[in-house]
Amino acid sequence: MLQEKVSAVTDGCMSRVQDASQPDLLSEEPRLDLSTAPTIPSASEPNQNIENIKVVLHERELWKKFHEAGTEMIITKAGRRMFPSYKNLTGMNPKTKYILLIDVVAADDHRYKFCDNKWMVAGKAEPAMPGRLYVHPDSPAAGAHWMRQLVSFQKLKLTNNHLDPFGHIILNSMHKYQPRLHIVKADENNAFGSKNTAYCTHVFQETAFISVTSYQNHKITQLKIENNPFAKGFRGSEEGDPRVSRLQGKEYPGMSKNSVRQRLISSHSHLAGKLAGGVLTGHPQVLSSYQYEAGVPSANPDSQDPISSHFPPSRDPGLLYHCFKHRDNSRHLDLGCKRSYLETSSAVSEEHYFRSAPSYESSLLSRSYRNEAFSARDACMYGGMETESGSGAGDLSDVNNSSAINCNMWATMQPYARYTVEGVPYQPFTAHYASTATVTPVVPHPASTMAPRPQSDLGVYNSASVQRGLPVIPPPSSSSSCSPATLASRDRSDLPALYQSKPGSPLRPFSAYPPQGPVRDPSLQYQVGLNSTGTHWTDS
DNA sequence: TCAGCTCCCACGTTTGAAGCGC
DNA sequence: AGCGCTTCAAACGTGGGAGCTG
Repeated sequence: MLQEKVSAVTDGCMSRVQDASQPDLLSEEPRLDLSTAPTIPSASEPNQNIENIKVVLHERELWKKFHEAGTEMIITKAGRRMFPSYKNLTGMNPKTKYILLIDVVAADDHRYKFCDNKWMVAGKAEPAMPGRLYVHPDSPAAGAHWMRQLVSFQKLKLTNNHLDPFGHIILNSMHKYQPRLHIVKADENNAFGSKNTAYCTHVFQETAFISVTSYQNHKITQLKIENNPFAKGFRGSEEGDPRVSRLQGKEYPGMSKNSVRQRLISSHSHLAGKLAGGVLTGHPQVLSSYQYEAGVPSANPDSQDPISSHFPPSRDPGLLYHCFKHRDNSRHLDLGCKRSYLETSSAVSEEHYFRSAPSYESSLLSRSYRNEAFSARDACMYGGMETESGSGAGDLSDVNNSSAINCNMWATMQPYARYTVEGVPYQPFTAHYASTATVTPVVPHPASTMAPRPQSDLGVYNSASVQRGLPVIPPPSSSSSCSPATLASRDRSDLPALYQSKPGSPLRPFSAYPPQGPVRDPSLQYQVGLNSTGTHWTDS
């Protein structure tokens, strides 16, 4: 079923797609095996297909809890960590070197606002921030290293500072984002940018979130407080609301906790309105009916994607399998809420907006691959930089010829990867944000787990088969996509694009980069050569 | 007027240096 | 001198609230 549809919207590069039915996703063992579909073997390592890598989302159940409530992530100027952190377990060839990196792409082109206890579309998204990648500080490392313990991305930080110098991932507030994990084979024998470049992209839908500068949904606040060790200070004792303790101890030293609580509830009546149904109790269980707040069921109560209840569908479900540009603004709800940004966004023609939103593409980037001597453990960030010249990111051949990018190079990563299946409204904006060949189909598969480690809380996913072409709607759980070991340069344009050999340069996997200039500390930041001019806009 | 943002605060966790004993 | 353990303080991360801004 899904397979057929997936195939229908992808080009002929996908060798095989596993069917991932929803029951599998919700099975007792929440794991997905996206493997089982060995495709085009790597020329260098014919038996070590990167698409066989299994990726596990650590603390998946916790992620699901947040997802069900509509995950929010705080972004600050100084940068804020994600919580839950993004951890993964991968099954790899022990001897092969891999680079693990994460990027965060816009999930759609909308700006949101929290209104009536739900996330509503509030207008068009602001121009995306420069695309940055968070490269795991251990990268590159052999598969044995990655499999030895949990691979944690907990130091990844999110910021809304457009001029952030620390290499944090820059996001816009009140926008919806989707983190993606990329695994790039970095073996010395596998030249980046060569036709042997192999990579995998894993998308865990439950890690999607809306960036905020302060929490909007009290349920999310409570979940964070209850689960984030750093927020223990806000946990209530047995007596309840942690704020009571604080206020009672300081602001209201002479007031009983009950009195303080009353005062709090009174002063937070606006919250009470939002949080009808006992949200203020702080007990997630009590909030289970949250999505039906005010007696208004979510847009898609039967959706298998819980987040859809909170992230309103931005697309007509009927267009799920359309990969063509769709500019339906009619869904921008006017719910009596302040329609901020709608007017401002209208100042620019939509066409212009779409075409000039290069940041939606994670873009080309170059980075020095650390050789063995380069052992810094700080996260390496890849900064996005819009390039004024050059062809589209999707045309890597042109990139190769660009003198402006004189180093190994990443190609673009498409934003708005689709994360849905039929009936699941959590859809990315449109394939048209992606450049012509930068749409990585995301293909779900039934799962199996990795044997070595306990995975009671892990969802296991394996790399899907090779795909190129139009975005594919994965199941609500997660998805992954892999490049074949062999990629045409054009098709590599949507790689996490780590390294790109210069033409004629046989193998420069970890060439020194930046070619000159100091490495920024603490993070190693690299500019991303980003180009949107090659973006292919098509109208259905 | 108000939604969103920034700054500052108190609190808890993490981390690493220092001290101590064997 | 080396090792392991404990202690402690600084650094870090957290959400909340006040105030500012557009």
